[in-house]
Amino acid sequence: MEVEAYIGRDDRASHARFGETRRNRVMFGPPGHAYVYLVYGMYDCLNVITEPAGSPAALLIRAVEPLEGIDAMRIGRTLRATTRRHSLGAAAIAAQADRIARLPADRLASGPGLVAAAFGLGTDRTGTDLCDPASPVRLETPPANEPAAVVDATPRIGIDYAGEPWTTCPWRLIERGHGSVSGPRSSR
DNA sequence: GCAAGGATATCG
DNA sequence: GATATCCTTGCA
Repeated sequence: MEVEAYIGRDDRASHARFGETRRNRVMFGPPGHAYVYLVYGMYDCLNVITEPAGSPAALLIRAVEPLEGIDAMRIGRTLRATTRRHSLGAAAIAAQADRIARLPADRLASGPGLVAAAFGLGTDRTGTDLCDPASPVRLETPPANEPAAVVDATPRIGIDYAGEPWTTCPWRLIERGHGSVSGPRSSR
C-alpha cells in the first residue's frame, strides 16, 4: 500500500490550493468519500477524503496490494488499456491483453492510475461513500489479527510545481515489505 | 528519453 | 474562447 497526503488549501500541491472548484468539490465535503480525477488526459486517480466538511484534505491511493479479485483486476486493467484509445488495432489490443495477463499480481495496482484502472473506477465515482457497506467500492475494517504495518515516509511524487516546503515534506507513505509500490522497478 | 491524451484553471 | 499545464504510464 502506498498513499500520499494532501492537506488543506495551503498545500500548494493539492487540488484544493485554488479553493473550491467544480472538479474538487467533494474535497470540501464529508470524509470517507471518493474523489476521482483525470490526470494527464488518460489516467484516473482515486483519493479518499479525510477531514470534516469545509476542511479539504485527501489521501491519494498510489498503490495497493491485491489480495482477492486478481482476475477481476486484470480485466479492469485490460479494459482501461484497450478502450478510451482512439485508434487501436486488433493486434494492439491483443498485445495489451497479453501484457496484462503476464503481470505479477503485485504490479496490477502499483501506481495511482493503475489503482483506478484495476478497480474499474472513473471520475463518475467521485462522491461515492467509501464507508457505506452497500457501496460497490468501499473501505473495510481489517481483521483483528492484522499485524501492524511498518510505514516509511518520503516526499510526494510529481508535484515539483508546488515549491518548498511542499515538494520535500515526507507525506508519501509506503508500507514496508510490500511489492506494490509506484515507480520504475529499478528504483526499488 | 518522450509521446499519448483530455480536462482544467487561468489568462486574454 | 484559447492554451499551458497536469498528484502518469509504457514503450522507444
